[in-house]
Amino acid sequence: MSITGPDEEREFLAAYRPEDYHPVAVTVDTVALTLRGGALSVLLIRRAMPPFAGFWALPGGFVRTDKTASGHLVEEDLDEAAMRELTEETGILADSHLEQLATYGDPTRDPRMRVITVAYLALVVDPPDPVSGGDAADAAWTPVAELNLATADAAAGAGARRGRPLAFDHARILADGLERARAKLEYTPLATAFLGPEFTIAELRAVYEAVWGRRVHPGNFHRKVLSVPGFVVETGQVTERGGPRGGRRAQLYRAGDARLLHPALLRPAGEGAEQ
Amino acid sequence: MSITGPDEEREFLAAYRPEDYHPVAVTVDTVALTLRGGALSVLLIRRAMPPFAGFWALPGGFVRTDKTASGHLVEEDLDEAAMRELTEETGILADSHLEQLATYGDPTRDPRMRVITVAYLALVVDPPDPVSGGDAADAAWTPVAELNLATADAAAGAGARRGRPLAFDHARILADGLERARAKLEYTPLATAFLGPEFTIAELRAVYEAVWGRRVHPGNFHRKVLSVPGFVVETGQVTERGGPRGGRRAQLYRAGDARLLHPALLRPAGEGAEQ
DNA sequence: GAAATAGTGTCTCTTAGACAGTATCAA
DNA sequence: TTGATACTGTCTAAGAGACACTATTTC
Repeated sequence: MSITGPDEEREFLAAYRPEDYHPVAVTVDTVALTLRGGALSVLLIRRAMPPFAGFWALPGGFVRTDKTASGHLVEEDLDEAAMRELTEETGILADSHLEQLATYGDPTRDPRMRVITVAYLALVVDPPDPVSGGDAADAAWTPVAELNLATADAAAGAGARRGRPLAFDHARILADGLERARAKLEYTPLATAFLGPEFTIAELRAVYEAVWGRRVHPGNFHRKVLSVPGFVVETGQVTERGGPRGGRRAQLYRAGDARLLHPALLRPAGEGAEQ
Repeated sequence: MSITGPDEEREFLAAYRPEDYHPVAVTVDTVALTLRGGALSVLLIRRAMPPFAGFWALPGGFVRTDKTASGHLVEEDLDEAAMRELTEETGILADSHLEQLATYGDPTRDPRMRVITVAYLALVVDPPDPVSGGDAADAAWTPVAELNLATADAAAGAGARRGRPLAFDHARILADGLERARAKLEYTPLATAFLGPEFTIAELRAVYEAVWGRRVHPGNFHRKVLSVPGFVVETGQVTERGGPRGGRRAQLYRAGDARLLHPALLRPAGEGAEQ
């Protein structure tokens, strides 16, 4: 019953015709987050083509698995596809952080055919305004607070921009991406991926406050960050000036080499965000 | 440039021919874990068909997206596909826990064609011996300790059973599944999914010890589990007998309704497991 | 009774969080 | 000088882990 010899295996592979099987497409969609004016913002595009033409959506598109005009077979990894689509549709580079989120495969999630999408979470440092391209009619950094995401059950079809919900199941993907970011701030140095190479403790605290949507005690936060080995390392430099309305000049830090935070910075246990 | 009207959208969808695009296949593979004789074990199958015929692998297979002989279009969600393939190939039911792990899409991971696989983690309570079926020539619960998984970098091609490495990139998927299980024991009540409806604190501790691969202090564990709200609830019953070589009879508990553990049961910080 | 297991008491060390105080800067 | 911001000191409560002790059961 089983085929075990190398010759049989070679024959089997030669006779295998991919196009006979499995009419399914694979896309990638990216939840790209950044801090703009202190507000946690997500990169959205307005779809130029059906389905959901005119709707806002996460940037993304089909993974390249097909032959090009030159007959060359394009084979890109999923991560590469996510970065390529992000740049094509918005001009934004996911240079600070990119990680896989989850895969969504509800058979009804795309009206065209069976499409499963691999979702990514990207963080971007101090990005420019996006420039729409490809299948995107528009692109914009959108404050997360402006989207009607009930913090608990955004899965239930919420996530609207200017009154219109997001395309496909993108509201749920966005909610999952936000939760991932919130959770990873607790036990990884992910917050530093929102910031440039040098930052102050107050800027780091601003990341936590924006992502968690709650105030963090400045004094305790300061002491705690410095007490976690490898989280940040002192540069010896201080900021050029104090705050705009007075205040001491702050030490500058760089991200350390810790990949996990011990001890972790736990979210306050209290309920929902305040915004 | 953009198509926004409902008529245009309908026309576009009617003209869309899925088979023109994207020769890619989607599979699901499951890391099914259980406790057998106190040892953390994973369900493996021996492949009957190329590629990797004769190799041990994770149970899994193609997601059904094609027309059957009757012309009926089978559309199953990814979770359903994972459960179906698990049962087809091994006879085992993933009835206790099933969650998505990650998706693996390296263009070279399958010699046939572009195959991306959505990996799942399943937990099974006190399972029978598997019965191989479908494309599986054999199936067996295999103690994780018997696989040569260097705890740190099993990704690098390790994960061998009886001298032979696992098929495809399944060693890496298995390593990711184990790490997911280990991490989730810390902050979720996942350990109860390894056990039947009623269990003792010692049985719960045995789960932690098997999955983490290290001894856990009985007294402190006991007090700590009871101190976490909603982790376990007392049944009022006790075990029929004490231990086989003496010992007090133990209280029986059921899983509580907590979905997160506050405070968490953190892994001891020390390096590598002991086994 | 001896050995094993269940469960509790208690001590020390560390951490979270509240609060207050000092240091330094802009206007 | 005032007010804002950076940073530090200190106190309290709670949790982690070590250790020891009591309770109950099997052999």
